[in-house]
Amino acid sequence: MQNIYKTIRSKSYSVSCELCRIGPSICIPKLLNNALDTVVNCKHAVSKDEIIVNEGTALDRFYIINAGALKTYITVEGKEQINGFYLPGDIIGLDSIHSLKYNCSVKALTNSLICELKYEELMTLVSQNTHVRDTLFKLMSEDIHDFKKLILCFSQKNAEERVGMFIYSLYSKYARRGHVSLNIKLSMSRNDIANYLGLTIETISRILTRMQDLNILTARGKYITIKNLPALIKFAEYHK
Amino acid sequence: MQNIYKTIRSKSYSVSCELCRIGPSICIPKLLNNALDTVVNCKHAVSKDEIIVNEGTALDRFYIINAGALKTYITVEGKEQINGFYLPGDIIGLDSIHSLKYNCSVKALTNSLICELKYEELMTLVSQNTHVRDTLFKLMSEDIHDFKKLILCFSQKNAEERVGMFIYSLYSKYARRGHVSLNIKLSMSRNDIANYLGLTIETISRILTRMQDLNILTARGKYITIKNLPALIKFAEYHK
DNA sequence: CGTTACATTGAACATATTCAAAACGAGTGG
DNA sequence: CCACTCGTTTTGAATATGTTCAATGTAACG
Repeated sequence: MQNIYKTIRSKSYSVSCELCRIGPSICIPKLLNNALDTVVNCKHAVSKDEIIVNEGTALDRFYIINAGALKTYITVEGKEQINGFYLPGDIIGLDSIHSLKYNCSVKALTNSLICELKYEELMTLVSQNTHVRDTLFKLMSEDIHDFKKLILCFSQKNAEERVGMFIYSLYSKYARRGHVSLNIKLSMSRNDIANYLGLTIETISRILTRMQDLNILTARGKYITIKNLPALIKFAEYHK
Repeated sequence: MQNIYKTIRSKSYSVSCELCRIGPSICIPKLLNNALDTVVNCKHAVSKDEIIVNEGTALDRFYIINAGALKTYITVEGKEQINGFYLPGDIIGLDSIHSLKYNCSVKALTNSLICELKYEELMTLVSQNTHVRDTLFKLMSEDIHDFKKLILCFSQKNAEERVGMFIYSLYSKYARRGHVSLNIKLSMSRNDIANYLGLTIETISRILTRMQDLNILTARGKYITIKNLPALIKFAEYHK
């Protein structure tokens, strides 16, 4: 077992609490900084391929990614079906409140740091603090909105547009969290991307080479460099 | 202008307040039955093709469908892109809380009855009533969960599976709201279905005839009769 | 009836998958 | 430092799936 912290520091990007999607005003460590045990699980390290949650587990806490990358998936006929990638600042679990059971499994794609947000504590805060309540409604509403947009993407877009959108969405998610860079390191394999996008790895590969031929980006294994951002956006949006 | 109420009664299905997705315990008319003006807009009639909300309008109320059918859509390069159909018991607007602006337009597919749930009043109730608060969280969480499932459908399913799933989801939505019937009247055109599913009307048509050949259902214009429900489910799920 | 809008069918074409083979790259041992 | 291996990625050719365009059918409504 290697030194997890070192690996994370050297290779991964972490989000500051100010740019976290949760925001510092709802962050458990900041709000409950007198209750030591809740702070303990902040920036908790998990290693690559570690399963953090198994589908069906009781939901007693949400997870917020501080550094690294996670994926969520359900298991269909023995095969894992990825339904989301989560990057620094993202929160996992909001879709499971209604059943109080995690409806998908969560696995670390790379060594990562995650914060935990206890469900009961959050609900107590929601009752006490209007701002926390509104923030949570806003977070959930944003999620619904984002997922509806994603439905549109998947229902309407062809393979090229899906791959283009995927790369661009990674870029913009990092950018929104304060990490503006045209160099992206994919934390997931081509297989994971294909699985998530509903395409084959061969198609992903072919489209990436096509994008290189068009001078939109360069793809060298897991390292992607965007050469022409407007062209990437057009590639992802235009077409039909 | 025809008699709207008559048309609705004769052709459409309405949901009782008990089976509404909102539930009677959070229903504005029931909770605020002393404030007359909030009750006024309950079961308000809208006629076919009427635009109830324009994209970008301030969100001051949610809409709950009591009878009929509505669609939501965004406008992309002048063309309407449908992103949801709403049936009795459904609620519209939860994805717009974060911006307090409706992020899509809402139009009636048929003459319909809709209830209105005022945003401010709901938020006041949320502060006063834990049950209302939890119901709202649950509703939103369910929405996120359902949309995530829909993303999986669209990202993974081919044309046959999409159409199968579409028919089946109509059946089960009606069934969950207490209207169990193998006869479904589509309130939307083939064009709307195609637009929503990201397919062409020709493909929809071909798949419907294929399903008839397989004795899964009969499709006579807008009237669909499911002949073999397990086969329909298999048609929508199996394949890949 | 005849018009109009909507739905179905057919044939040619485009897009993505499948299967097979080759190339690459990180890690291991000589 | 080079050769070897395993797993991943890329490339190629054949096939399947869905679209496009054009023609035909059908149902609702004046």
